[in-house]
Amino acid sequence: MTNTHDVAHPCGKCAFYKESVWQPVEAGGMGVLARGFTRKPLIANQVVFAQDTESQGIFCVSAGLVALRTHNPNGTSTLLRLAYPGDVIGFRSFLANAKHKTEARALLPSRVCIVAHRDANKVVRGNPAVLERLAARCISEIDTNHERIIATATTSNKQRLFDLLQRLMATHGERVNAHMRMQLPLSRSDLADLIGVQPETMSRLFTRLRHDGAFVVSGREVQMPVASGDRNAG
Amino acid sequence: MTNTHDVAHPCGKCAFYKESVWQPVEAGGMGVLARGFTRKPLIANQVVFAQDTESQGIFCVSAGLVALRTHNPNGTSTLLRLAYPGDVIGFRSFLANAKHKTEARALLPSRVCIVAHRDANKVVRGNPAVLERLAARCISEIDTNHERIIATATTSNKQRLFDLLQRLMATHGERVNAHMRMQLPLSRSDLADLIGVQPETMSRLFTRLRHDGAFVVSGREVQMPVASGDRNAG
DNA sequence: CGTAAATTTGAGAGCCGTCAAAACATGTGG
DNA sequence: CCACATGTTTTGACGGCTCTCAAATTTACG
Repeated sequence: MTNTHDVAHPCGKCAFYKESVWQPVEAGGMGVLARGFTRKPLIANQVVFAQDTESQGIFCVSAGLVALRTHNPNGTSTLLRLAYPGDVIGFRSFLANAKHKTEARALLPSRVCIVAHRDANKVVRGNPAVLERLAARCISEIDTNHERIIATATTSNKQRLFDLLQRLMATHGERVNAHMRMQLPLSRSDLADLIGVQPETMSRLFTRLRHDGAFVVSGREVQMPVASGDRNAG
Repeated sequence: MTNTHDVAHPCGKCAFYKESVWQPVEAGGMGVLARGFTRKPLIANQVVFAQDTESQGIFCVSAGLVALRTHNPNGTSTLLRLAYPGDVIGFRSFLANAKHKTEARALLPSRVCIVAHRDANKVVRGNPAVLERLAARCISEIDTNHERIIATATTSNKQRLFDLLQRLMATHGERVNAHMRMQLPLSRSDLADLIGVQPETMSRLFTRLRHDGAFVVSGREVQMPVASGDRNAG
């Protein structure tokens, strides 16, 4: 039998503990939380959950990078979100008690922490503060989606790719002299699915950005001048 | 002093009572809920809440049609959502305790029910079931946004306009012989903001749809054959 | 080294943005 | 009822971008 009164918080040593949706769980629910908790390492390309499968619980990315993608009926796919450490995924299906509408797949070697569905349910029902934090994640997802809808409607594909590469560089890049350099975590095809164009167009967008002098690109290696953050892709 | 034990539920007679986010409120919280409750009629074009203003509470559309729009820095605007009776709006700013990122404006003569911020807060904190229902609305908003992002990425503007007109017809149209007929609740300009194109392009999209025989259009009056629901705009 | 997969390049057609002007609708005052 | 002013919608012209299909090239990896 598990001793509930001296179980350590399973997220206690995580760098994102303070912001964790599970942080508000106290002694009473800790046993259940600890029982449902799993840590799972992922190799690049490994699927975390597949589209149209039942929710296994709530996932939290603790290392690496996970892509959320929907496979469309017509064979195409759309990248809806990149999930970084600290991000919670799979909460939509969990809260709606429905099947996943997206597939989650690691783009880099990663790790996720999982709280199994049954236990997550118990913890959430016993602890409104957890539900509040989940709601906050929903709101943040809504904000991100709105930004994307607005960006798609108001800025050019080239500009949006420029902005995306900037953000990726801020996360994945390292400074080398007067340049930032990164290894792109996404294929051209995934970038196309993220911007919403065909792969051929993505290739041409790269050509144009390179021609503008915004980037030096070779395969997945990308360099940009440090100061170019405020430049406009036209 | 208000008598809390015999106050009727303010949404009790609403057609959407069962699905109301306030439905779970019981005797204990009813006094607070009733105190914060207001019903407000709106004339066409009236603003419910303005962008960048503080949350006044949680709004529920009880009649008419309300558009949620963001005014972009560059002077353009984007229509993010059409809210119909039963829909809850303003919950993003409420839950995030932040300013509205969108403007809500009635497109038709409408009515909203408002639970003032302070009282809504008390009710939500005292009643996790309400928070659960709010979370469900968040999820539904996320689903809608995902659908829109996917549609934008995978289907043509013409097809999306076709689909939109179909949906509007289902809601606002009435059958006349073998046709459906409606009065469009949106200007060409608003339609453009919803599909994400320029007004000139919207006009040309109408020309093309009319030319295809999908619709008969004259100003805001639109007719379509009853059976055309399953047709494809090519 | 060779095969499969990913990426780039080419050509052509169609769609959209922009600017400008015309047509149409709406409301006001005479 | 007309004349007029204002705001909305449509049309025209043109350049630029994206899609599609096809082929060439490069990269990844056994």
